Amino acid sequence: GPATMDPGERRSLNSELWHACAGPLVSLPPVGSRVVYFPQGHIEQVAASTQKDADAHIPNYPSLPSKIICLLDNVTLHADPETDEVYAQMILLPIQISEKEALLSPDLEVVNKQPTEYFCKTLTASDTSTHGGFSIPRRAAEKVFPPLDFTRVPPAQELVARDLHDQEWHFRHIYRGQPRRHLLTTGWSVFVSAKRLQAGDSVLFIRDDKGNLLLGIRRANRQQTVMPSSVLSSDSMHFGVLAAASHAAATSSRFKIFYNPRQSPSEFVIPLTKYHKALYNTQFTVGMRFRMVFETEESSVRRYVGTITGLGDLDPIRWPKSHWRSLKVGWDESTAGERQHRVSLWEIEPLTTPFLLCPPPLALRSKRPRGMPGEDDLEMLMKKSHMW
Amino acid sequence: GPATMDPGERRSLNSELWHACAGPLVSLPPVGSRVVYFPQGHIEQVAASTQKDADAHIPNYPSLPSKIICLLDNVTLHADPETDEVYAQMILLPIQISEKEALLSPDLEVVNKQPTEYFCKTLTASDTSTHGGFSIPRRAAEKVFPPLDFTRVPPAQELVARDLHDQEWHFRHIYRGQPRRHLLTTGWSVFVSAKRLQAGDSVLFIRDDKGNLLLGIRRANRQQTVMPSSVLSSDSMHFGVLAAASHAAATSSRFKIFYNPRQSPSEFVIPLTKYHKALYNTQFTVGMRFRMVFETEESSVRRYVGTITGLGDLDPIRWPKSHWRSLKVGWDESTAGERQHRVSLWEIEPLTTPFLLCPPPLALRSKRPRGMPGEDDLEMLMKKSHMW
DNA sequence: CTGTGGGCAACGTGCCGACAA
DNA sequence: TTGTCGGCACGTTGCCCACAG
Repeated sequence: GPATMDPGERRSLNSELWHACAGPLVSLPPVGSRVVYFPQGHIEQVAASTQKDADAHIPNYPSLPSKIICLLDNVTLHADPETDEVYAQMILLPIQISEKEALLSPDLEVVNKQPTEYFCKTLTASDTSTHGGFSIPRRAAEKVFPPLDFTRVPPAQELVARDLHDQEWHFRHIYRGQPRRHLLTTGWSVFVSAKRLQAGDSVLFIRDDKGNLLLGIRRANRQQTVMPSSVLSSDSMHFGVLAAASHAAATSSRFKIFYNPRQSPSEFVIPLTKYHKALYNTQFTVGMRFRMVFETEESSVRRYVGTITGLGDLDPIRWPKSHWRSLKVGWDESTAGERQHRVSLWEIEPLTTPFLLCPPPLALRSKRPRGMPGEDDLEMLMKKSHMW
Repeated sequence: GPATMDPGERRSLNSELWHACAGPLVSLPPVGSRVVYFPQGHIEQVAASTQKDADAHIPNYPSLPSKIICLLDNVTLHADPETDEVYAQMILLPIQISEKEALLSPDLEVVNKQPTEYFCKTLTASDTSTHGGFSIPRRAAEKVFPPLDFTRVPPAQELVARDLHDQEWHFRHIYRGQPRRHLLTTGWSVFVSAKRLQAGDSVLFIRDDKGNLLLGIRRANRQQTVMPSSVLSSDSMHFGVLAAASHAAATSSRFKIFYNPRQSPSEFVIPLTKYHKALYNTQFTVGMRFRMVFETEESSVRRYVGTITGLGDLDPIRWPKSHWRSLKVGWDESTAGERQHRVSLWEIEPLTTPFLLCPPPLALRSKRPRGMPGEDDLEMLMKKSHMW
């Protein structure tokens, strides 16, 4: 059952677990680095969180640019105490910086480190029913759980895992059945009902450096944990985003934003280096082919290929000459109906390099299901070429 | 069990039920009337909802006055789908109106009409335990439930009641036990767990004009349904309130606010007539005695007596000469620790009339527990004198 | 008049291996 | 290898009245 919990939840949570819950696509710029903040993207997130249309009748602030270069003063990781939805709190300090300065002293880009000793399983109907326990994939159990004492019959142990709120959960881990399998029995249903998990949601376990077990959840995309927000009207929130950023920019003072990786359609705080690379190292033209990373239903990554069909402002009136979603795109696969029809420069990987015509040697490829090409290796090469 | 539910919940809910859930103190100005909107009060509500301090470092908008006179363009009643917490959405249109105009054509004040055929019971430990059902006070059952057929043994019927979301709940109503009593058995526990009711929360039943049963809940004051709001920072919300009001006032356009009666420390949209009456019909001086209405733990009303100890701005820097909480007060009863130390003019009833020295004749008093004076009658007389 | 608790039956929860995908 | 099911034991839920405040 549940145990202690950090009251107030002020400090940052376990980073490894947070990133595992956030998913493989989410990476946060390092504290102290320069970033670009896009008010449009922020408003998109707020609109997504409140399920309201963003294109209201609200005028833009005359002096507020479509991008604000900031120093990322602080980042803390959090999780909603009700839903365990992960989010990050960022303190941004608007700064004046010349293009030259920025290009001469690029920030380090930090890639998202998914934990190594971890597994993530999408729950089946049997896993979430009251009739039984949780069936652990064999590989997963062997990788992250402490080894069982197989001299005992049946082999079993008690597992203790801590969630994002530092709450303890106890499970009986047993290896039984015909054929044999790993199961979580006692304690599992308490966890399922406490977290209100349903079939389709995912659970993940991590073994950290010290051998402690951590666990987290990733809810299925469908159930958007939307709160109708009877606190502030969506218009007022819209105003709030603009006014807070405008005030901070005008007075060179810090402002605070929340980034909800699993709610937001796109990241709206981008490393300055990444932004500049995308902007200056590539010529974006209509007809250009590109790839873009998405998270699949099964919590892994998948790249989709598309073509740039247009260039231009998403909102020419209020946000002229903004780089936010300035590319109109089409997708190769017809099942791409729900994918964005507008993306931003830094989200895509151009496909203009000769590597496409000359795939890497087989020796460099890792094993892959369904005969897809060795995408990760290809990506590494792409990145290199892109860097330069 | 649950049945149909209004998707989107756009339209206004049943007014009678909403007011019953909101409590006896809550009254809403009529649509079309003139009201005074106090940004400070709005900010207080937002701060209470997010459990953050309101006195941040945020500057006031230079052109934003502490009160904005508006036409109440529309009011719709709502309830949080998760918690059933009631709230009202108001559309306000800032208007220019001279003092003279306002005084010459006063709006009708509408008092809150609590339903007549209704009862409200605070749940006991037995009511909420899984061991049994719900014990209905005899008077209550006889007043609002359809009469039982006492020729049957035991007398029993099925009740169907609709909640704020138009969801149906079915209960078995039976009259049994030794001595006999009214009980809700089958269906009751489903309701308790679905609404997550605890001992101390209240449940209320209404029979409307057409004989339909309605039911609602009032949660105990202690469990503040606070959401940490990972959507917008409290600073941004603060900005949002100010910017939305400021923009609406500057452009004479409508803006939308939410009023959460059970979250907000005080009403911040006041009928213009009520505001003027309080402002012009009374001289507020230090030492003046007054009474003020509060809701008791048992969901009834109670008046407390206090003394004005000071007059002056709550926030002289950002909101100079504001009437919002401009009165510093002390309370007669020592148990008044948690009551506000600052109130606004329109919240109190002055005790300066001769009626205090000359209580109304006993014949006019209604029966009252614990020998308290006949407050309601007194209040009626007070109001009359106040009107004039 | 109504809150709590003992008694008891019905139901749901949860552990097990069997089977099959 | 692992998702679902039938079987079964046991704990909880929920209806009844007795009793007392």
